[in-house]
Amino acid sequence: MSEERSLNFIEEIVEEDIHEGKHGGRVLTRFPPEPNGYLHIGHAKSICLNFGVAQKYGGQTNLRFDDTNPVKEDVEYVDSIKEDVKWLGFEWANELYASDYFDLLYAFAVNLIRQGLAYVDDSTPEEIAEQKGTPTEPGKGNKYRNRSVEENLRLFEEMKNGQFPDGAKVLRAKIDLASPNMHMRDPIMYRIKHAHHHRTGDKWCIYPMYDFAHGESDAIEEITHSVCTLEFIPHRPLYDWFIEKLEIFPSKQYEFARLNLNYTVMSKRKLLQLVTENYVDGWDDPRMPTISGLRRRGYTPASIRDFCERIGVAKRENMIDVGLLEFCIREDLNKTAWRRMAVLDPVKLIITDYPEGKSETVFNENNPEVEGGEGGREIPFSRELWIEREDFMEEPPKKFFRLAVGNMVRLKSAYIVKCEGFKKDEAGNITEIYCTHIPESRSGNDTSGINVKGTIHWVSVPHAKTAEVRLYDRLFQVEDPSNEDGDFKEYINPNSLHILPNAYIEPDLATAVPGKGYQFIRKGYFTLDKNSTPDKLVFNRTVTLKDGWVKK
RNA sequence: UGUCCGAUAGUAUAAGGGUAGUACAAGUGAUUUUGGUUCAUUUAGUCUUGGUUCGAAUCCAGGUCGGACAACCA
Repeated sequence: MSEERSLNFIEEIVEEDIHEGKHGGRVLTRFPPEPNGYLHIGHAKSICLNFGVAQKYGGQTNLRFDDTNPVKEDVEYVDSIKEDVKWLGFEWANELYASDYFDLLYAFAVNLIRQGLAYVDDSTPEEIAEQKGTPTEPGKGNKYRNRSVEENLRLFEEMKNGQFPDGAKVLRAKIDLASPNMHMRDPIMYRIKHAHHHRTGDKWCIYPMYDFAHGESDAIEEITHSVCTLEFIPHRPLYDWFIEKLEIFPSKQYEFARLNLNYTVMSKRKLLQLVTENYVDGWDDPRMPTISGLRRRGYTPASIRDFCERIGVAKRENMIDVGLLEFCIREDLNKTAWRRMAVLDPVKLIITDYPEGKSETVFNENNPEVEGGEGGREIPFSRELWIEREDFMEEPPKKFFRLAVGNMVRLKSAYIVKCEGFKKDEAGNITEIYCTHIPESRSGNDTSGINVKGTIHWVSVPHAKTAEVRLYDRLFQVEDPSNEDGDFKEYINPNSLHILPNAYIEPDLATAVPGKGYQFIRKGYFTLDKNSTPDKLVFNRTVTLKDGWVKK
């Protein structure tokens, strides 16, 4: 148990509480998404924090759906959230819903009314906003604020019984209309919504607001550390106020800075727009920062957990470079992905001194990063090969280690070849490249004594299979689309998806398994798309390889 | 012009009165049948002004800059 990494401030708080014997040393956290959208990488940070802290200190974590606003929520989202949390590798102690507490919450509200700490207000939303004042001016009360306990009790029950239309009345906490904290100026606790709830159906027509549901749910579950993001700091006095007046379990709220990633957006509202307005192919489009999108893109749970570990947890606003996420997936896949050969932008290479009709096989290990290579496979080799168009240059710059007339390169796992010439069509496109090979240079028993600088990948023409390959780039052209002038969608990268309908892949790739990452040698990491079929293979590029060759 | 939160290399994150460290990014060199990997190495930082102290990134005061807060959203 040598722990080199220093504690983040949340862990410090938890550790201190344990040392002080608070709650008998018990640690219970919760991850509380509203089921109104898919989880994204920002949620992953929260998930890793909440589950991670609990795990570290022998505690547990509840998965609680904050489903207090039926008009925005749906079971589709509940299901996807559960899938994503599980996929990330975490197990919750209890699957819970704020809606499970509606009866209790109603009783809590009645309790506050009895104490003279809540009242029914008939004002319109506009009137309430108007009476609330501004951050620099105090608000003022209205006549409803002085209703008797009996009247409030009666009206609140009538609200519950459906005797009023939506918006006719609200229940408000009676706190302080002059508070410098806007959230303490008689916040709304309940509103009327004659809406069908995905769990409680039509039982209720009044629903609690976040502020009157979240802390209370924490208390009901006896959550010891309720961790949320910075924007809830001003809510904390209210969180504490309800708990104090209700005399319920004293859960405490702590806030950390949410994750911001450059070249993307992270708000559910914006992500929903991208989906509904068809800028992307659903919530799990591989360009989306959603967990499901990253999964479809080929990210692994371990790489995302590693990322969340590396970015740290603090209270200052941050903007993380997406390059760090890419580093994490490269590091993971470098150690685990099997190497395969695929030619994305093909041009034909003919070995003129290799017999027509002949073929042989060459061996390539699955993973050179692992002792023993995790086995390997035989790859068919023949006179005609597909190679990458960019691996040949008619007029090469200096330090170009690939093919050019007169140059020699190694064909990965096979022979060294020397370029003798090429053919162009009328339009000036190179159509064929001619080489001779050095028979003694065969990989494994090379007796040629020749050393070449470059090694290129290839696929045998008669043995090649085809696949569609999808290359992805960042979804936005600017680092922080939400902070630019105008609509964020104006900054969408028009070239974020590049489809290669006809790439050539080595035969073994026909057996590719969904969910498994492959390294296409020299090209990057790829994974099978969920819509791939044996008849039409589709690969998504997860990330390119790091490219140390800077062209000028 | 209210209340609250924050400020450490390019980006993040440590150092809790006593040597400013780590990761990513960037540069250089070596290794390499992937211009990948790996290894070595370099560059680069405490917002500001005062105070307390033998000693301050750390404690105190003022300033500056950034952010949050006035949905019947969460």
